[in-house]
Amino acid sequence: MKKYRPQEFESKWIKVWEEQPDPFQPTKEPKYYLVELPYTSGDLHIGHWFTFTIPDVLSRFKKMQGHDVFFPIGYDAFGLPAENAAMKRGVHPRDWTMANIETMTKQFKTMATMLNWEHMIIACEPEYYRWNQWIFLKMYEKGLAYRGSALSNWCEKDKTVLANEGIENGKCWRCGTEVVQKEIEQWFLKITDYADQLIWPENPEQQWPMSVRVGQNNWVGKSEGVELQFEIVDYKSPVTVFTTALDTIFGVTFLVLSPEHSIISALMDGTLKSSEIEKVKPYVNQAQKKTEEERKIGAKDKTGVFTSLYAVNPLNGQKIPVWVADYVLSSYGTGAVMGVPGHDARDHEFAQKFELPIVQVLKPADSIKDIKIEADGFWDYADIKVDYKDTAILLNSGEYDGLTSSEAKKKLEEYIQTKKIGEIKKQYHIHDWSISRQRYWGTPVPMIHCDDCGMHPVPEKDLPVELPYDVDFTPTGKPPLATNEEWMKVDCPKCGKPAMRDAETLDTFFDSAWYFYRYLSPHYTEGPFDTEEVKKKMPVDIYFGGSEHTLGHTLYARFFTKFFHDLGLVPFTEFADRRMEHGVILGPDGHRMSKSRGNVINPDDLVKEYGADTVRLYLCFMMPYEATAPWSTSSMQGAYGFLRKVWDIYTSGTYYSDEAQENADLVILLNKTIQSVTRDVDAIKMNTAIARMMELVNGWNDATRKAEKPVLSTANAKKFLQLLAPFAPLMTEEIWHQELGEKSSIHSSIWPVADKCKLKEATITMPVQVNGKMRATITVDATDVEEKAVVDVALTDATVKKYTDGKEYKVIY
RNA sequence: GCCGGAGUGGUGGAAUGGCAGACACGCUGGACUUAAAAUCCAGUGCCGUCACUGGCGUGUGGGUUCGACUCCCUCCUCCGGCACCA
Repeated sequence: MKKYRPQEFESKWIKVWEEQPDPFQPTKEPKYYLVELPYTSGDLHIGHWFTFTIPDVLSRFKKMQGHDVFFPIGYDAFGLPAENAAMKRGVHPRDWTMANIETMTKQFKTMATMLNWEHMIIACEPEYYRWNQWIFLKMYEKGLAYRGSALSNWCEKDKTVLANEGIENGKCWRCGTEVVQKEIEQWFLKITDYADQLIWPENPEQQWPMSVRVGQNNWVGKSEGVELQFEIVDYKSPVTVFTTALDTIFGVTFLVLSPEHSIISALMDGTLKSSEIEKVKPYVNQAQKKTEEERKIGAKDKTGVFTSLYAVNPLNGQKIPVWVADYVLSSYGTGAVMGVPGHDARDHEFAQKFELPIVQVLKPADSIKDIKIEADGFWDYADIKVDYKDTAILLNSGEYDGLTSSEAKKKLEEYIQTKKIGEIKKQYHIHDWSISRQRYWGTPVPMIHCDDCGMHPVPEKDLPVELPYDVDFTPTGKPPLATNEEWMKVDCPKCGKPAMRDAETLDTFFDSAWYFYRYLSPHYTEGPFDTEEVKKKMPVDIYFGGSEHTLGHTLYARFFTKFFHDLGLVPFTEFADRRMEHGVILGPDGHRMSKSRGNVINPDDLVKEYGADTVRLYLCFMMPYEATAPWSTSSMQGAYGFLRKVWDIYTSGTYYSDEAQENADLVILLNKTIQSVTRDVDAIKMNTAIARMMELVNGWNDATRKAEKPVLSTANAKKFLQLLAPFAPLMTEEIWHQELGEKSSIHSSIWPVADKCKLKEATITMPVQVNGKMRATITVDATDVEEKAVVDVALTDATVKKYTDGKEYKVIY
């Protein structure tokens, strides 16, 4: 008997598989399994192993079942971290990224996956990003890519927009300059055009987790309401307000504008006079320094100042004061809110703090007897507690008496439309996707700016616009690409005069929004992807990945697919039939792994010591794919022990033979194991599948020891090895060849099917409950399971008798 | 605050209306060994018992049911996400 030494054969098989073409002939439908495009961060960590091993097991399993499995791999290679790392170490971002790809590829190959390297894509190669540019131009053509402006985190010294992560205590993470909010011109994608389509229906055909669907729907954040004009006293332009609760219009006691509102700008630059300008100015200046994050944190404590302006309620002509406050966001709705403190908690807080009148439209008559009421309403917004004694006034008009809230809303909507003081509007929380970055390491925006005739797209024949290698990508106050003056110069495609390239690059989420199409035909030159291949293999059967991409990546990917659908490139509107979000492997101390904590588990060391099969098996066994739990090397040794036991079984020569007198119970257990492993792997419950196999090995061990001779036929012994093959592909391959004398790969063999005749045991053990409490177990013949017979047996059981004798009982079988 | 998810032994977890704790880790005892490691065997939710029978037990309190970890309601805790969304 040989000792289990994975180091002696693991690398051999990895090499053999790499060199040999796949002899397997698929007979069933194609399957496309996908894991999110890994980022080229440096090293492969245990999390990568976890996220890729489980899909690999599924892939191997489906392949053995005869499917044509496509399980590709590639790299998300553009992005800020490469630039930052490069700056820190003085390496070029491209060289840094390529070195990482090389390292990671080497590490990936030690995992013994069936990943398809032939279809690999690397997002920073012109062959790939040329099609980013192509898609961008298509979107530009359709009006979906446009130049606009939005408030952004801005560093005045570096002259650059900062991501939220790039702000530390309100200051630029690089130079410490205070970050301000500034309107910045940038490229946008009009994802809002697809807002309605991105909302998941109640019962979609796709199996995406409820949490993801709800999260995305909330993010799209559709709400229906009206936009309403409030005239400003002694000023020409009115203020437009969005509300979903038009029926509370009679409860409006003030108007609040965001600090960025155009009326406030007019006050600031003196176009509009205000007697309160000395208070307004510092407030607005200070509000501009706050990030959205800070506004959120300070949200509970309302701030604001009176502008000295008054507005007119379009429904009842009441004059109300206009305030400015940073709890009103310019990024949602119209940046102006009608204050209804009687029915909105935030307005209520604001009114209380600044002693503004609070009015409720609703009057449950008996609760406010001391107030003179002109009409009984039916509005029900009872969650606001109002101190009526001090503040309640009644503005209701008799016209809306007796109506419910929604009836009143409808009537009011008709009224404002005929009077042309407002219109029905849908509002979305989601805003257009800002895709330009003043950065180097990304896809160049394929546009040309001509001083004479304006902005033009780069003609398709001139794609790709290649990213130049030589630029100064350290922050100098202008975009890195602009530092390469030669590269910037280009002839205007319209007038032919000297013009300039666009110096910005695309957000890396653009790259990853469509990569799964490119996998199918990574070198295709006629378009971004081969539509025939798409028809064959898409949509993706299961898309594995992390929950951090719920509101970013997967939403963008869905948007791109819907856009491709509209272009007629793909015949469906959702790219993935099923989504599975993995959990996290924590450090042994129960905290997230991080270099600073020193709790990082290195997979390379584990592979060296225990072999890839052990690491794979444990990753499958330690928890369900969706769970989060700490790593435990000692628990992993249990997986190693299991594999060693299996190894011993197959190499000792005493556990199975061609002429074995088979143990009938063991054969039944084997067939049950085949059944449950098949079911569990299919349902991606790898942990329980392995538990079932462990039970079989224990049973096999016991039976062999008792009989002191082989108890299973070689044919059956092969079946068990096949069940284990997707989990421990290397050891099973070694045994398959060396011990069982097979010539072709175990991974090309046909997945075993349970023998239905060998699933039933001769006797069945049944629990007996009396009054729902377990009292005994009885054993009955498997052929005699009629109710009467079983109950008779149960009633003769001594323990059961004790509880039933002399008592009335009902029999439930 | 809102939304989503989860609370089961010392630990990871299993059971989705019918024997709670499968399978592992850890721990305890034993075998082997000069010894240790490795390996093997036995035990391992709590209480009680020589032992069997028994009682209790799935975050809390209640409900539905012959029967609840599982379904319904209340509350608590933890994790993840977020948008003061007008």
